[in-house]
Amino acid sequence: MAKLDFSPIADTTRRAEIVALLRRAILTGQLEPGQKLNELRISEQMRVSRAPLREAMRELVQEGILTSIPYAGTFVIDVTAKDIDDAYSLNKVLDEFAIERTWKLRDQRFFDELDRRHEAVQQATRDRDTTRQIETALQLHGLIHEWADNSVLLETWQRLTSRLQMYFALHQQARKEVVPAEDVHETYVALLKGDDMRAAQRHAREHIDLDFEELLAYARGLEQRPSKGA
Amino acid sequence: MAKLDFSPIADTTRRAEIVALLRRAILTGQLEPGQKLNELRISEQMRVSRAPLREAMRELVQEGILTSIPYAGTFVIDVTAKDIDDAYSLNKVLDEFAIERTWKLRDQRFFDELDRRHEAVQQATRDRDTTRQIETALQLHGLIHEWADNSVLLETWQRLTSRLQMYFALHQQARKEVVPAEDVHETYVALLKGDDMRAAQRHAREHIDLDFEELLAYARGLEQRPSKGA
DNA sequence: TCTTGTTAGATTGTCGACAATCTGCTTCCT
DNA sequence: AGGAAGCAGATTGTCGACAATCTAACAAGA
Repeated sequence: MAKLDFSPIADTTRRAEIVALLRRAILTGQLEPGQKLNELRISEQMRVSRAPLREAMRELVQEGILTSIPYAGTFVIDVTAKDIDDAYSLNKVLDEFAIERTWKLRDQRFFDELDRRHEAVQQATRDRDTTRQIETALQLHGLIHEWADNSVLLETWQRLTSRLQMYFALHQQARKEVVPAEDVHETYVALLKGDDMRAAQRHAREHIDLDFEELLAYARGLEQRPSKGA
Repeated sequence: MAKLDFSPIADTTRRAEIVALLRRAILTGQLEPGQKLNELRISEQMRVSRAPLREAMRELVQEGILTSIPYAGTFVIDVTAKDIDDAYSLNKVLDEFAIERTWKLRDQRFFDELDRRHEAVQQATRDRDTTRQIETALQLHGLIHEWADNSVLLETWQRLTSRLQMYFALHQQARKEVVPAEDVHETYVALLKGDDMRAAQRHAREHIDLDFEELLAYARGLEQRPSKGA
């Protein structure tokens, strides 16, 4: 028999598709923070009954990008400067841990994948596709977490990523069109290929701080005015 | 007007109560790892329809203590030695971070709460109530995460805790009755009250390693035999 | 005018029934 | 006997309707 390993077939439940649709809408900023999700309206738009929709919403609530108040509704989480600060400071710790765990596991496949994802970021940058740029940048960043061979770390990082992606999307959306053209990931990739682990950890921390300040300033601005309802 | 701040009233949805019931059943080991949860049977036992039950199960899936396979069923997660190892190694990192963040925020209220939780552990130990002992020990341990003033950290730690509690419960259940009588938390509490942050961090790490080895050995034993279905 | 009670509308929470899918057994064919 | 096809039962996924709750507007009384 041929040695072909098949990937698992897609989840064919409505619920799974709804989750994907809603997540995308939230992470790309199509659904604004604080906005209420009307079950009837959404279920009609998606041509789906409320049962799978509600189940999907429960998942996203646990995922941390929706919040639910009994008998009042389910809302996109509000983005406060403190949330961003919290997420970032924890992210630094996770990065340091991920690099440490990944370091000894690096091999050719790791480097290849690193290059592949790096290229994807550059492609998105050339295309001026800001949404995809955020997505690919986070995927590049996520490689160390995937490679660290720690399922709990990976899970944790993915949860964090959801929010970070949302923050970035909002940020980009606010100051439309301005794409950071120069490649800030060059050094990061180089260090991950090198021999100095501490240097890689230090860079990850500093690099993160860079984007972070901008984002924080934006979020502080947001907090002045109240969030809009549906 | 009197200066009385009311706490928010309890969630009165069936869903919330179901979540609490199921979580408790899983974390105390009443529901075994790998066991299938039959929706119809459980909903009849609880006198509830399947809709809120299913929503509750989705939440617990995202919480990481249940796992779901479309059209096949929802199961209590399997406990592997690697899972425990992963959870513990990440927990160390989070502890170190939490202590660092908490350190400057410690005040009298912190110390009081620390003592209160420490006393709760000792009480459970005196009562030979192993389940409660695990619960209170984790609550004592969790104070630094609550006090660190980082919502994302707290959330992450709570997710981890769910699983740790489950692991411990299984462990305790396996070697029934053997309660570690001597108080291993004494030093921990003392260090958190002291002036040497690095020492506190070091102790947290070492203390964890202690329980951990035992737990790991137990889990390795488990993996020899297949998990039971419903 | 301010507060309190009432009511109508909208929305969320829950229910019971039906459809889709899986599993194990039986049957039939070679 | 071995294996594929098909059937029956059980279980999960989805639907539409009903019940419980909230919100906001309005009316009544102090």
